[in-house]
Amino acid sequence: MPELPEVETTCRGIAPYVVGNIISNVVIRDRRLRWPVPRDLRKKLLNRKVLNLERRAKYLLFHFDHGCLILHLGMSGSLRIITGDQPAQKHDHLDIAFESGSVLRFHDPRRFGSVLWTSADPMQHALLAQLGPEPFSMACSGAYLHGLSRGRRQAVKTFIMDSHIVVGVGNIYASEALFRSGIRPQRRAGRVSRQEYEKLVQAIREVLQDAIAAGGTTLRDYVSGEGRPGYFAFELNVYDRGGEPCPQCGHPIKQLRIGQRSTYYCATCQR
DNA sequence: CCCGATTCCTGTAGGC
DNA sequence: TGCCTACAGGAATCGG
Repeated sequence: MPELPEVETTCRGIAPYVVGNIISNVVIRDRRLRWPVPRDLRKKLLNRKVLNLERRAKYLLFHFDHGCLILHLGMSGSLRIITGDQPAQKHDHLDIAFESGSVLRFHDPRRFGSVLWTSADPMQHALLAQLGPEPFSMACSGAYLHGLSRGRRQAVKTFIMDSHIVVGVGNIYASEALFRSGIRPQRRAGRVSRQEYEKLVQAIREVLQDAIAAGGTTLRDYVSGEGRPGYFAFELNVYDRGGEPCPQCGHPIKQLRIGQRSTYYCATCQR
């Protein structure tokens, strides 16, 4: 399931095959994603050059001189670079072929992903305009999170997973970051101290950075198409380890549900 | 405004 | 062995 590290890894992996290349064909096999793939997408893309590729939150932005392709991997989406003659498999919803002979193939079994087009500034698009800061940016400070959280009664885990607050913290990394910063996930966001938010921001950055580093494994496998999720090689301290001994203190890791999401923490190490 | 619940979807795992 | 249900999750949207 792609979280920010996987999207970042994907962005780096496909950029050399995409940026500066001209699109020679577009094949849409299934429009039924999170939102319908625009009917005129092929017309928009054909014979156009990708000027730049960037990640914003978990979105990939393919910039053209007349607009921008906005792509989200959802939870089961993936992008591969293949050679043009490989037959499409089930759930291969979209191909973007380049004059170089490379084909960018979008695969998404659960169809939570999205492929959209905008002719305007993509940052002003309804899906992107309200997003919070990137976790590695200066704007995402302990003071920022502390300030926004005052008066909020929701769980701190739910708070940091809200993409309007800060982007890129999915369910796995939320539990991991809270463990690393020693904060119980069910604490009310408004009752977490400024100092604790400083630690939490630091922990979010470390977790994501470590995961991006582990995602490098996927990056190397990328073109050959192993498709292994980046966090496979990533050391998870608490996520999906309910009942197992805490790696720090040995007490069993607790599991509960917060906001309909599985949550893991150590009651001894986290307060 | 705030916030929890629901919703979209399919593959997989677990229970019986 | 096979059927059925629960669960996984990003994020918009709904409802209280």
